[in-house]
Amino acid sequence: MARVIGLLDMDYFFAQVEERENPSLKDKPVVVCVFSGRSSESGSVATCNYEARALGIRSAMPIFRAKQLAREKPETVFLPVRKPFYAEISNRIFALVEKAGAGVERVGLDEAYFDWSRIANGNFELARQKAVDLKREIGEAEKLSCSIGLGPSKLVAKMAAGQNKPNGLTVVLPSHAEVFLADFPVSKLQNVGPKTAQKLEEKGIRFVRDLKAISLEYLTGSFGRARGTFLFEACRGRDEAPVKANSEKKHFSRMATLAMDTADEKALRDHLQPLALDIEAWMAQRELFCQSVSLGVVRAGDLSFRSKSVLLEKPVRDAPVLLSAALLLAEKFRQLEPGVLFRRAGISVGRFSAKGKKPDDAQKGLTDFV
DNA sequence: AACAAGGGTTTAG
DNA sequence: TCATCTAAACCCTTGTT
Repeated sequence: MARVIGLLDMDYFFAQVEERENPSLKDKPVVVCVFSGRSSESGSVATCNYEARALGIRSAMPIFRAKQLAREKPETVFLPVRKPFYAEISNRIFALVEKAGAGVERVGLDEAYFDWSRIANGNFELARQKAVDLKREIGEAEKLSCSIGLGPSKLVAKMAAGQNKPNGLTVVLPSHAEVFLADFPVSKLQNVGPKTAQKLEEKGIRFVRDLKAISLEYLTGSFGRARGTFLFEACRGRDEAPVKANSEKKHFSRMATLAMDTADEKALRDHLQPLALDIEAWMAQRELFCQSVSLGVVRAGDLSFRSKSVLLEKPVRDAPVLLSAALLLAEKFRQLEPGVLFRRAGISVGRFSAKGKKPDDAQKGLTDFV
């Protein structure tokens, strides 16, 4: 029996929430921004409503660029992102999705896959009706619209959801999956980002259908085993990836933009301290300890990301220990690349466990590994 | 051969 | 001159058992 998989995508989520909270924003361009704090306009666009998109504004665009594009529309509103607030709303919405069936896999705050194979029993008409009901339920409970794609796999559901936005509902039957996918440019296929797309296009592969001419060996050789296999199967309309419940977080990180480019130890300490405290608080709330600590940096100039990590001898939680580890890793960066300046820096922790060592041993354990 | 660690790459929202 | 933040999966290399 064919699976019945859905993908629910909240329409322009952050900006739609802001419109709901402040109806005077309706029919103005609304741009939700991540301000880095370095200057009044430094940062990037998280998301924006359709009025803003009509001006050419897009996610991940520098804020100054979005402001250029909005020059002719002085009513354009730029708002700071409110992640924790959106997260609460997201939790309520996807609780409704869970109530409507089994197996929900959340992807970020605004999307989730769900598996209705059992309740729909292969009946896509039944699934469509359930999707209509779900959309109405979310609309009534939260005054927010979403788009849903239904298909025989996660890939098809995802691509279907993108076909009709906003407030769309698109069903792709199993018998049409392969044909449906064939016409997409490879660059629009899920799992194909800029790097993969460029390599494929250099080989003259522009559409998903063109992929069928490429051997599995070539694809895995060029893109690795996992992605290569995915591409080989996807262009034939096959995707068996299961909708799987979200696992516990494996990493937790905090990164922020420095007030100015630097590699100075003291400046880094001041910058990383609040991040370390944040991470400590997060672990304390969950009664977790971490054993791996990484320092992530973005180099000034080319904005390339670098990281160094260390495995501590015992699980720890205290911010001073995290900070010391991060500063030791920063010293390694300086030795490896003298004169390097950082634009952003942050700490990531992982390898969680429920028990740590005694607090008074913490500092000693850190020096053990050096 | 199997596994672990470290670090970079790619994608995604 | 400008260019966020978080997280997962994966890949490659190196080293150990």
